Amino acid sequence: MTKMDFSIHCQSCSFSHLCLPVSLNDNELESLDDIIERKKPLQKHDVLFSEDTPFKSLFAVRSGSFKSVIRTEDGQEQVVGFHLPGDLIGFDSLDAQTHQSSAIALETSMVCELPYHMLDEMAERFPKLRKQIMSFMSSDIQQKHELMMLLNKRKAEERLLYFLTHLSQRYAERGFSEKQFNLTITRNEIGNYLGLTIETISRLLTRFQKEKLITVDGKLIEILEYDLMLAKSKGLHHELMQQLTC
Amino acid sequence: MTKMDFSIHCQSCSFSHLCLPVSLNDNELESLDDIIERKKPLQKHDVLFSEDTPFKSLFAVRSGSFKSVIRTEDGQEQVVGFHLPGDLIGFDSLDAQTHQSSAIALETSMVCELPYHMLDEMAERFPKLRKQIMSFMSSDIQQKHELMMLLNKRKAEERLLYFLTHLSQRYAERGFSEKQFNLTITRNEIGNYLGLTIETISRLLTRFQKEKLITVDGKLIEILEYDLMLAKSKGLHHELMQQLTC
DNA sequence: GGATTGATATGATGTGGATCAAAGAACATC
DNA sequence: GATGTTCTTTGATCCACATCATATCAATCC
Repeated sequence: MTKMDFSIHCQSCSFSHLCLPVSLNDNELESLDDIIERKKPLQKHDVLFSEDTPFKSLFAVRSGSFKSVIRTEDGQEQVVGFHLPGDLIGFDSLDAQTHQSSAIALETSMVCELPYHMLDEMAERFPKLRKQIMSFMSSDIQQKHELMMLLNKRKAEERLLYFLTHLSQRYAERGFSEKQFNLTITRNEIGNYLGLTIETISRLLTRFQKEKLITVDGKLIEILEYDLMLAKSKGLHHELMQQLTC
Repeated sequence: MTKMDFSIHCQSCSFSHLCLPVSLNDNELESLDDIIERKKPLQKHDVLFSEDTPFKSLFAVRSGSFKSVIRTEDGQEQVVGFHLPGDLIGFDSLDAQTHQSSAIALETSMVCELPYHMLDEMAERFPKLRKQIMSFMSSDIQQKHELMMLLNKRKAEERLLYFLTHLSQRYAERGFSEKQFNLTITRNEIGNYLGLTIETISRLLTRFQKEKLITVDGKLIEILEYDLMLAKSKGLHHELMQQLTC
C-alpha cells in the first residue's frame, strides 16, 4: 500500500477560515496539520463512511461536496445534511462505536481525515481548538433547530427558497459565486432533505423561473432576486412587498 | 440578596447516571460539584433564559421539566426540545454571546447552573468530562437527525406514537413509571414540536384510546401496548402484525 | 446509432391533515 | 359558587402537496 502525498496543508488551504484552523495561531496550526491525513480523491457516489463503519475520525471537506444520510428501519433514506469545503463531517457519532450516518460524495471530492483521539488530545492542550470544536457542534445543533422550524412551519415554496438562499450564502462564504452555481445535489436529494417530492421541487423551480427569481438550466442555477427570495423564505413577503411598494 | 443553599449534591442526586457525573470518579465528581450553583425553584411558565439572555452557563435539570423554543422572524414559536431531569440545556449557544433559544419551565422545577468557562476549564483537566460533554452534544445532533426523518417521512399517527414511546422510555431511564405518566406538556406543545395541530393531536389520542393502545384521562396517559406502538411509529406495523398473526 | 438508464418535467387526481367553527371541560379568580 | 379564561374535543370543509401516470431529455453503453 503506497501512501501518496496529496499535499495541501492547512496553512495554504483556501477554506481554513471556515474550518478548524480559524482560531489557531501558527504554532497550533502546525500541530493540527501534523495529525491530518490527506486521503486520495473520492468519485461521485463513493462512500466516505457508512453506518456500520467504525468511528475513529472526523473528516473535513477539502474540495467537492457530500451528503449525509441516515437509513430508517423500514428501509427509507433521509438526507440530513450537505457538506461543502471547510465543513466537518461526523459530529453525530462521537458517542458511538460506529458512524451514525453515511457520507456520500456528490462529485469528485477530497477530504482531510482527523483522527478523533488525536484531535481530543490536542483539545486538551489547545483551549482555542477545544472551543472551536464545541462551537461547530453547537452551531450544528442550532442549525438543526432552524431546520425543524422550516419543516414544521414553512410550506414548500418557503422551504425551497430557504434552501437556495442558504446554499448561495454558503458558496459566497467560500469565495464561489453566490449568484450562479452548479447544483451537485439532485432534485431528489433536495426534496428528500426538505420533506418534499421531486415533482414539487421541479414545479417550484419552473415557477421561480417564471417569476424571475432565478434562472434554471439543468443543474445550473442563477439567483436573480436574492433579497426577495430570502424575505419570502421567512414568510415575510407581504410585509416586504408593502415596504417596497410604499 | 441572600444566597440560599438548595443543597443536593451530584453525589446524592438520583439522576447523576444520566448527567455529566456519569463517567467521573469520586475526585472528579467533587470538582464538578464545586462549580455547580444550585438555583431556587422555578414555577410553571417561568423563563430560565430567553433568546436575549447573555450566554454564560449550561443548565442541568434537577427536577421538573422544560421546553426549549425558538422564535421565528415572523413571530411564530417553534418548540425544539423537551428536557427531563438529568438533561443538559443550552448546547445550541456555545458559539454565541446570547442564548439561541428560550427555556421555559413546564412545571415547578429546579436546575443546576454550570458556568461554561469553569466547565471548559475542567474539560481541560478531565478527559472523561470532555468526552462526556462531546458525547451529549453528539447524541443531541443524532437525535435531531432522527427527528428530521420523523418530520419528513412519517405521518401524524407515527409521529405521535414516536413521541409517546420515546417519552415513556425517557421516564423509564429516570426511574419513573414508563406505563403511566402525567403529561406536563400540553397538546399544543406536542403539536408544535411534531409539526401538527392541536386538533390532530387530540383526535389521534382519542383514536389510540379506542384502539386500546393507551388510556387518556386529561393529562394522565397510560401506555397499554408499548411494543405495538413502537413498531407502528416506525412504519413497521404491517410486518409486525404478520409476525404476530403467524 | 439505437437501446438502456437515470434525472427531470408536467398534467390529472386523491388525500392527510390544516383550518374554521363551536361546544364542552378544567382551572383560576374573586 | 358564579364567572371568566385557557385547554381540549369533535365535526365540517378545504387545500397544499403527494401520488400516479407519461412524457422528455441527457448520459452511457453495446
